[in-house]
Amino acid sequence: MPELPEVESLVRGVRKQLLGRSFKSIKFLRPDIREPIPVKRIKEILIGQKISDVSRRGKYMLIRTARGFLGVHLGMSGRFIESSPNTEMANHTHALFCVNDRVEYRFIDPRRFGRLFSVEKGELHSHPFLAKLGKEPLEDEHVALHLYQESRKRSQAVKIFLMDSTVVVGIGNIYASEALWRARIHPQTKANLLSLAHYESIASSVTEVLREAIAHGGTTLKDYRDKDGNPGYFQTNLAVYGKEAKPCPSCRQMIAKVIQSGRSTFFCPFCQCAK
DNA sequence: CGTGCTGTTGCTAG
DNA sequence: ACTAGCAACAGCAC
Repeated sequence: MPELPEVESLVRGVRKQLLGRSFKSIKFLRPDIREPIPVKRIKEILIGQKISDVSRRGKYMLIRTARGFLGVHLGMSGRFIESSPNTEMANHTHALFCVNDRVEYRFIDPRRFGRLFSVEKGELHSHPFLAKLGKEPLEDEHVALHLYQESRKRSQAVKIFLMDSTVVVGIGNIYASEALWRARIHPQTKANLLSLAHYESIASSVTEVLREAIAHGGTTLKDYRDKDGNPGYFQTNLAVYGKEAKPCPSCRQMIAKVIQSGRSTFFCPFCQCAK
């Protein structure tokens, strides 16, 4: 379920642990996950090289050395876990990043929707996976205006629009529903019918829910874990996601579920009636 | 034991 | 040009 708050929580933990250290060896247990892994280049970039930064762009984690970056995407079920080398190997462990004889990081991803890739120095804005990413909701300025402008030509539902990573990054199925509930906007409203004021409300709801989720270590429905293998705790604070037929925390009416582009959307038909 | 869901992303067909 | 649908995969609830 990794959306922005989950990746941010992971990145913070990994950064704390790995900054200034380096990988002694790397082992790939299969040559591909979602696509072939650039094994040779990743080793060249990382092995013996001091880690100078661990950061996040959208839902991608980036581990930097003087030679370039390792890119990590968790897909739907990925984990990047700090382990002891003698811990039993979990099923679907695809790569081992060894720090020393006591500590290694394991990339585990049953569904193999994740990715491991290399990014060259200076390629941060041109790498195929990173080039088309939209604004960072927690860091960039004028997100509301950007959403408003981008929405002018789009008649798709606002929930789908919010999940479009070429517009704004980090918002997946859970936080899209949650943010629209907070903004009291119906998820099926066409994006181009909303005003700048609506997008100001949406942008602040997005910021708010993402920040709160990060403060709780993210949301764990099933698979997400931080680097220590611990789940997040924000799921107990979800207002609408997964709450079909449960009472709306605001008005006590029943939460509804609809399918948009094949994915479940949850909302309160009474609070979010503007459509 | 099928069938239909599940957190993502990018390609394709319309 | 935009958008809905699907594929990639494993696991689990029903």
